[in-house]
Amino acid sequence: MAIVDRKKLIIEAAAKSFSLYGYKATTMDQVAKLANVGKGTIYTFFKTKEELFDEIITSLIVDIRLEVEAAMDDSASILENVHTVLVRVHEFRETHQLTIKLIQEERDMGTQIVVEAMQRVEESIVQYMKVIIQKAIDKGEIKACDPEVTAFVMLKMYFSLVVDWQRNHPPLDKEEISKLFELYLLKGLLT
Amino acid sequence: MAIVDRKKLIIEAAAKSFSLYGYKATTMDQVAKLANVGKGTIYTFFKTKEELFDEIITSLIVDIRLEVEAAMDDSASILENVHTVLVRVHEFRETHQLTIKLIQEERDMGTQIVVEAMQRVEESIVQYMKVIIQKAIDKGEIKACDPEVTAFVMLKMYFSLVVDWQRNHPPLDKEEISKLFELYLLKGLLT
DNA sequence: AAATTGACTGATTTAGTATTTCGGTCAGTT
DNA sequence: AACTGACCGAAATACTAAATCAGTCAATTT
Repeated sequence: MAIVDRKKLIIEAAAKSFSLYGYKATTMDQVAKLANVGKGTIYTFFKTKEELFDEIITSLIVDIRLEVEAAMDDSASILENVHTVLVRVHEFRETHQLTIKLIQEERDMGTQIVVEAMQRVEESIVQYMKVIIQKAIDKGEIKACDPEVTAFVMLKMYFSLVVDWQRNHPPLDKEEISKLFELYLLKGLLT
Repeated sequence: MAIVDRKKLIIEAAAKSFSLYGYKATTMDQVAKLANVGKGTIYTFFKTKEELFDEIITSLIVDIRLEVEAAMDDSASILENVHTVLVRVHEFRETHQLTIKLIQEERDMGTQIVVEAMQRVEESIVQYMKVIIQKAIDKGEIKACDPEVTAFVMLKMYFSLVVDWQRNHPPLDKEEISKLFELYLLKGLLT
């Protein structure tokens, strides 16, 4: 189209600004300037700053999902697929500027809107894993269980091992984490 | 003894004040007044406010341990004992004024000293569970595994289920949590 | 007339600073 | 020798003036 797609410009500017400065430190004037757009124009597309932010988070969720889907292998085992999802999600979190900044803002300032956004991201990952787990149940690969609780527990366990454990202990490498996952969740501890 | 045990008075006053007001809002003047003691006297027993606090936390750890030990049953299975420990710890956290207050202060204000104290409490629980798990391994009840990582994972999983899960879902009752524990950690998901 | 703009507004944040509080000390008291 | 509480400087807090910001809307552009 001949005329510029202002909405797209705004979204790109907002994504950039949220990535660089986080939610709080991003101003609507800043976004307008970055987008080469009058501030009022933003408000023709988004009712509030929070709504604009939610749009960015929604596309972040899509990005994570695409990233994860690309690595999925339908012929692989449940262990492999679940582990792949978790590794990819973790890598994404550690490499993408926006997530890095938001995790930081959540930790250091506890910005409510950011806390909620990160919960939404987490919830979306759980929902995605839920589907994988349901498939594994249907295929008879794993026992019948609540797929949502299971996905939730897997995510929490993974992040416990890669994030919390490393606060007081030498980090576990990918191989070890995969082994632990297999032992605890799949094979079980019982002899 | 004829003379009052001032150290004991101070410790009791401090425990009371930390329970009522948390770490930050407790002042040394306050503790001195509660203990009916000159402020200087506190400093003959404790070098700093933090050292006094650490003493209280140390005895909190002992209290939790006693509480938990009372419920242990050497003839019971690993599942029963581990679950008992976790339930007791959780109940303790929810009913004792000091832990309630400190969890609140950690969450709402992020007081560094309180964060560190709670980590010490958690670490002590892990160490205690580690012993139980080592026994279970020795008895051949469960597979060989790193007892510390295992204890850590169990604690994290339990609190994920009873604390984090309930933020967005209807709470799981004790029975369900016990079942989930058994399924995920002991029996394993594999068919 | 539809789309866009940026000056404007009032509520909120921040910066600056005066005041109070608090952890820790130590000279004096018991 | 044990204990005390007035005292100190650093740190937190309360206060307030100034700046900032989300959101609006009358004026301008297309």
